[in-house]
Amino acid sequence: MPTIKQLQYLVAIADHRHFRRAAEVCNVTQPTLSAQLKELELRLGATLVERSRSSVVLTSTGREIVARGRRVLAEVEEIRALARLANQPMAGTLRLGVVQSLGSYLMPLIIPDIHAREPGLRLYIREGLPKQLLDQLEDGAIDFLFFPLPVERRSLAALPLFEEPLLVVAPINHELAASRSVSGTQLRGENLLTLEPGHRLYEQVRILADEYEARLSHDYEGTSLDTLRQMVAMEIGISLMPALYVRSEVARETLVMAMPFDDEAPARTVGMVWRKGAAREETFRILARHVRTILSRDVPEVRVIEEDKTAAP
Amino acid sequence: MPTIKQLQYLVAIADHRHFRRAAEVCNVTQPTLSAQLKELELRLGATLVERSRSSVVLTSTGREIVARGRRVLAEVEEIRALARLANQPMAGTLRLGVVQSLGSYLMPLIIPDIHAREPGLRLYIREGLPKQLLDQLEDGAIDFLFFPLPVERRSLAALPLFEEPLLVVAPINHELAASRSVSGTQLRGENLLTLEPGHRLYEQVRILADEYEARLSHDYEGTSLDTLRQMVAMEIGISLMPALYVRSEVARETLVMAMPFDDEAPARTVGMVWRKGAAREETFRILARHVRTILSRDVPEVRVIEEDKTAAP
DNA sequence: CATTTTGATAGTTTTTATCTATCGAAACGC
DNA sequence: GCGTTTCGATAGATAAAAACTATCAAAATG
Repeated sequence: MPTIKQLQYLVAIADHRHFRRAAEVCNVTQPTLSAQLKELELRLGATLVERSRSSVVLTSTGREIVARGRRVLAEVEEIRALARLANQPMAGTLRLGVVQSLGSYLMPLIIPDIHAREPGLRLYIREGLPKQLLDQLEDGAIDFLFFPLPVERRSLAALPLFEEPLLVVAPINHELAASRSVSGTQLRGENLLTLEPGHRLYEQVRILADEYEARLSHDYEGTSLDTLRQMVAMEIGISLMPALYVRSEVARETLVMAMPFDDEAPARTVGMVWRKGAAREETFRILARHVRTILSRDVPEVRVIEEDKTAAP
Repeated sequence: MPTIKQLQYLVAIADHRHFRRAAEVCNVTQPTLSAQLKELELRLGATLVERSRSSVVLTSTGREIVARGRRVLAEVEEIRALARLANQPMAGTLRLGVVQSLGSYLMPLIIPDIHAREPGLRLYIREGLPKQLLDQLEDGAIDFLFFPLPVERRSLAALPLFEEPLLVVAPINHELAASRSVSGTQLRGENLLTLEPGHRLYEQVRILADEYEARLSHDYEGTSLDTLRQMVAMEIGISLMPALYVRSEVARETLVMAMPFDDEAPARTVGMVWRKGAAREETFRILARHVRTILSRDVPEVRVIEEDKTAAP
């Protein structure tokens, strides 16, 4: 198997047609270069150079190998350049995963600004179901997540970013729709629609229904937030929906109205999740700062969590 | 600077996600692989792999370097494959030079047959002036020549292939045109046209003009054999032309006639020329045998020289 | 003909790559 | 919860490779 240095020596010999000058360019002595060329010819089992006193000439095999040797050296140089670039924390490509109930509403708010601040960083975004995303993060198919917290996997670290309140969504002619905000007690006896089991949101709404003595509907379970909204519009019941979804899809809807809770609104926490020991942890922390800054400035619907706090050790 | 082995180890780690299995595949011990990966990361100044007990994961930089590493390994494998192929004497590409007064007439006679016999060999043919070709041969721009002999360059070796007689070419109504062959004495007093000085043919015809007491024309010197032929057709004089040219260009000409000399016709020797010490000498000798065989069978106009004899030591 | 220059060889030294032995830490099975 | 197994890392020793200096024979040069 040839070595990269041997290919370097061969290319230098081809360029200079002179052993001593080639050796000089490669920063070795002439006997070293001569011996390494001989070793290369031995390893390849082919004569690459015709030696003479008038001037060194490549064989036809030598010429073809020199051409490929140049490509090898160029690619090795690309590897080195890439490594130099990647040392900058905000360079390269990262794979980001987000849950379906979040991605479409959060990404448009933050991606343009992140790209403006870090043009050298490329984010490849992948949506998926919660368990699927966690599995992919753990086995390295994804680099980090925007994900509802907490996360019960010991190999993962989590950094809370913001709290996304739930809003009360009712039909336009519902008595609650006339209120600027809603207290929990006003939900008593209401028919509460929510997503089918398996979603974090379902769990949360179930708890709230118990707390406020509302009736959790089992006759009509939505498969997505959009189908929930359509059922509310048809006056089948009311629902609780995340603030970013409301801002994106409900605010301009004419058949339903979204009202915030009074103080102490129920909310879900969204954070960044990565593998403990991840090499790009610094990158993730810088990204987290950017996300907080952007949301604080542009998105009053969520409550940004400022403190830098990672779950687990 | 990374080494090829280090890139191999990295690629194996990427494929197997396990240091011990990667080491096994690379035929080294696990500590060796671990240390070499560490050394690679040191040389590149970048972390390529996240180590953990659950499973090994590449960093984003690591992934990109693995992709380029695969290309490097693929190209090195191509180099090895090329070397294996080139060990066969009749493989690869050679650059052949021929003088203008020979190439167009000799190549069509021998190339198809050579290609049939040696499909793995490619000949890149270049025409040029004699001195130019010899210079290019000496400094490696050309690999070998078909060339008139002898050649006075000590760094070159020559192998005679055939003798190409000169024929008398006269206008169709010239008295010599009625003869089946011509003796030298019949040329006495004739106006002999030939190429301008600088050509081997000029020298040869000048000597013959002296010998036969013909008049070497200085008023009309041709720049090519074609222009000579046209002047003969216009009855300006007669000329002496090489047999292969005659076969190719004169035999079907209606205004001129070509007659061979009686026994002991003047001729020029054509041979193969290469650099002394050339790596492909075996290839050249095999080619020479092919050329002799083809000409013996198909081209009675030339006298093939059978003995294997190289000029100089 | 003397001197210089070229690529090759021999012996030595330095550096690198590999080994074995063993480590600390985490995962696994009972 | 504890003993065992497995993982990647480290230390020291050894082998191999790469580099050096000194010098060679042969050819080119002046």
